[in-house]
Amino acid sequence: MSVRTRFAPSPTGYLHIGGVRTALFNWLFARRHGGQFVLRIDDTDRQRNVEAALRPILDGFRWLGIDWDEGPEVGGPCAPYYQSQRTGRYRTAVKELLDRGLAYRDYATADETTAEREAAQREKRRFIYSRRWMAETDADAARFEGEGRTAVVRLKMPRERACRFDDLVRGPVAFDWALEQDHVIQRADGTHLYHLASAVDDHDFGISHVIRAEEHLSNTPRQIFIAAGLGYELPRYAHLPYVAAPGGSEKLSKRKLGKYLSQPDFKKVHDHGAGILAALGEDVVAETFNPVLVEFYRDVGYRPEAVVNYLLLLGWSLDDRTEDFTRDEMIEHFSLERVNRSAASFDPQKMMAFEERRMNALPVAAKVDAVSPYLERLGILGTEPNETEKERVAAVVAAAGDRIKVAGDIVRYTEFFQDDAAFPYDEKAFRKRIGAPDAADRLRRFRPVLETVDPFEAASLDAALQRFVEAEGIRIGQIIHAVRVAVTGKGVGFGLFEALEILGRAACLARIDRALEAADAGSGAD
RNA sequence: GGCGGUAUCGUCUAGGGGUUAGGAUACGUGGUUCUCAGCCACGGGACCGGGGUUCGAAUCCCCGUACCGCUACCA
Repeated sequence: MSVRTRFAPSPTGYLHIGGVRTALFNWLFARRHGGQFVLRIDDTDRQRNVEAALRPILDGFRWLGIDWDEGPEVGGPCAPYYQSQRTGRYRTAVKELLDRGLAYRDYATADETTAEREAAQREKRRFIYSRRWMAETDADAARFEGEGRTAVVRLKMPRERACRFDDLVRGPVAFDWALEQDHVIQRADGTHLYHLASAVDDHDFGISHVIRAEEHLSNTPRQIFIAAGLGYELPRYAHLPYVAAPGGSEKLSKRKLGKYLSQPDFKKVHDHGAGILAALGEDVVAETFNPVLVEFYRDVGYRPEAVVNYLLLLGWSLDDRTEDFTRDEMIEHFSLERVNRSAASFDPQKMMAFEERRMNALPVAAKVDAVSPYLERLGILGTEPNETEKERVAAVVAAAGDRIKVAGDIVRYTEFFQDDAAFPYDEKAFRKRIGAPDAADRLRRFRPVLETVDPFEAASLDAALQRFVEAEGIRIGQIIHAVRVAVTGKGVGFGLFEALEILGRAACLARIDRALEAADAGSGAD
């Protein structure tokens, strides 16, 4: 049997990290077995703008490199892949279930159902519908309709024995049929519910392996009931542990951002990203700027392969030490047998560790490509940078080295692209390094060194500064920090000599002059 | 409440009747360096609890406990 897996997102407008993990495992399993991965859109309960709400989800998957063989925008032999467009199929399936006596029309009003449920709760029993308004014959139905009632369709669940199946992750599981509710599969307005739609679609799409989140484990019997009742061959089921909140055990939720932010590790990652957006002068949209969503990582400039690699290890491992996987290695090694049974909590700090390794391993040219869009957003680079500009970017990227952890970190080095008279000074650093006693004077005496040093390159600059330090009888720290602040405006940064070389002689002198003027003015900064 | 699921360092995990319980990440200390980042070295840190089986239990069994899910005309 050919392997076909699926992921069925609801068009919510964003791509949740936990959902991606589930999709990834489906994708990996399909690729591992040379099968197909299908994207199906679960939009049974939403009439709003599906296309717009789907956009971020599809974009997110494309960014991550999780491609689908069938589904929205690519089509496929089982189209349409939108549940909202498949109601005819569901209607037929409901009719079949009705005809086989596996479902019934129920004419209870919402109030009557609620009353039964509440009674059960009071008596601390599991609520099982009494079937009091069940219409098994057309005569019954006509009578109820005569009373002005409308019908939903409910599953007529067995009242004995157990539903057993072998879960590919959890092993054998069993549920008593008698404890299963007569679930509604068709609403009074004729629309259909998830379990019906899901069972029908899984069959129609030829899904061989249903790999989904753990929360569906308890739902499986009712889907098996539907599928078996319709005479479908059952898929294999694999229930993945859910992705838990950082440092916690509850399910990771987009809505609990505030709570997660009270956790230092999580906050650190969030704030790092927020800082990048702030530097870009872009507003942080709380709705999507959330490390629980994939959009966050794309926005800030994470490597998609780092995100995927991290997610792979959230609930799956190959052995006791392998952590870094290429796309091909993931596909080669992935197996459901090695999926964990317990929930894994999401740790953005660990994700960052993967990101750092990926980014550091990137050749400079690739980093330049990653970083350039951010310089464009800053207005520093045009869409078609010239060679000089590209070289400058490459030089900064190379000098920054592993300080650029995500592509957006380039915003911390804008001073290399700004006008000598315009780049900002960090006031505190300025006061400390140039405002200190004698600092400005030393800087003034150092200036001629930069005028004459030749070539104006890191190594010779280093040597020149060493000679200056010896001649002055000072420690290197007594001059180097002042120079750094003068030419970059900052107290921290990468190697000073690289910085000087990138800027070039003229810029360095101009910047030192500007700093000295500011120092004379006593303002500390402009 | 009922049913189902899960339980190893803070976190992700490996392992599993006899191990110094391994790795990663995070954290701490020291070193290197012009700051930062990094790198190097070192360090602290775990088998949910109680019974049972056994020469021996973190591992197997039972009972608890905690957490999660389902128990919707949500998905």
